[in-house]
Amino acid sequence: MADESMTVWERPERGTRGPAPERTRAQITAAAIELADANGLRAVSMRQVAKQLGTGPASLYRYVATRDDLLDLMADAVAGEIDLGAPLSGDPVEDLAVLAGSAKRVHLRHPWLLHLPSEPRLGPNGMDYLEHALRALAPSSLPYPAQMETVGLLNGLVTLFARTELHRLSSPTDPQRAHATSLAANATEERHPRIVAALAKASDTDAHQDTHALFERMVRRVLTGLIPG
Amino acid sequence: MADESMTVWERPERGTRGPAPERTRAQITAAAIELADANGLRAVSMRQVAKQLGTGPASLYRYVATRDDLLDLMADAVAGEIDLGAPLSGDPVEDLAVLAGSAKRVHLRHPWLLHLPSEPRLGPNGMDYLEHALRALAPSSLPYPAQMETVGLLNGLVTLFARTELHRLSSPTDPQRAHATSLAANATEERHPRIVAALAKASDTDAHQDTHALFERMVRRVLTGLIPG
DNA sequence: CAAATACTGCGATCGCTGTTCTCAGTAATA
DNA sequence: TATTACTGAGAACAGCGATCGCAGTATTTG
Repeated sequence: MADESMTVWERPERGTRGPAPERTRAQITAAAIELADANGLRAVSMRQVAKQLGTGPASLYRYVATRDDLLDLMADAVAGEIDLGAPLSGDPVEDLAVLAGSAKRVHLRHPWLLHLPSEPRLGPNGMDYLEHALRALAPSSLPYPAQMETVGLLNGLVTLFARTELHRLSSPTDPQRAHATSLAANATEERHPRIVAALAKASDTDAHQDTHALFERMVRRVLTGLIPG
Repeated sequence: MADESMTVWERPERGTRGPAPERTRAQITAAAIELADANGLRAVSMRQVAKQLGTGPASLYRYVATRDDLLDLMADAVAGEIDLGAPLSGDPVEDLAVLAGSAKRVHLRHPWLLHLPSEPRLGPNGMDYLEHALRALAPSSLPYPAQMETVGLLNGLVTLFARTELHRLSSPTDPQRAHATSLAANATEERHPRIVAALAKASDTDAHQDTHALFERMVRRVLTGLIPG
């Protein structure tokens, strides 16, 4: 009756009555993450995950109500890879910048995070992450709602930069060249002079190479603007 | 031979030889957008689009090589709804803020834009948008790569705020209450004291109500930080 | 101890998806 | 007129998420 729109984590992992399950949610999640890391989110189908575990698709539904549940589990599992161990300095900008760096690293390690069909519901690890971010923000005089919004914007920056860095990684030698040429092909000289110009210049310079440094600078600048001194 | 990784727009809409096509890409795109606006991206299947047009799924492949092509067409079509008509003031921050506002309005009108499986390749309208943004940035002394990155970040802010505004719209009377309660349910009092506190305060105050105003403030602040005076 | 109960594994199957094959029909070209 | 290049669309294929039903098993209850 109340099992609609419940997160995975609110449902018990196993009942108390029958035979012990042969697998755990953690195992299934690990298998799914392995598939996603190797072959993308497309490869995370109930059938392929089941095959990876040596069972049938139907069996997985004993552990997970829907595929989206599995995706939630995956997202929360890798959220656990974000390093929350570093001691807080008391400077919200600095502490959040460090946190964002760690979060971005996780995104680079698991590119499929950017392709999730919907914002994953946050599980235990996600909650720990949020709590940590709020703790870092505590020294500021921001009201609670603004704190939440700040964390949201920080996450947005993380995904934004992770996206561009991954995009840049995928065009190996000359970054953006593939994309640039396809852009240039359709940019009309007279209709889009600035795009053409920007692309021409972009292939000359490499000032835009170190996107991570840009990320660090950007995050600090944005946070500084948002958090009262 | 060269028809792989080509955008839809590089392929001719029709050949020169046979009978005239009974439909146009624009018609198909319009039908798909109608479906997406009404029932979400899920409803945009080749079958349902075909049914909407009174034909079979296979016929659509005369107009479009793949479903992703259709999604590109949809994205570019609504990109055309972004207002580029307002004259530029010469102040990049102001002009880009106005542009971002219009872009966000389009996102609110077509929520499925946020759920596209991958960044859409930009077509004619997307190019016009980019060109317009670059023109607004022209008075600044930013180098070209930084201009591109600024536009990228602006787009990120647009999608970020569109997401939160849409999320807020979906929980009607007491914004965020549904989300908040499900959050609170799993937030452990001793493990996540700040989340609990933030949620408690959040239901009292309504300082966070006008997200659009927050958006405008935020965009201007971020842009001001990025664009040299 | 035995009966009832609540669970697990999973083959079979449903309805749906994107996409391709194939072929009849049509219009422009040679 | 013959050739060529196109269009429409029914049929079909592989893969998808999800459900049903049943055999088997461990725990609880009488």
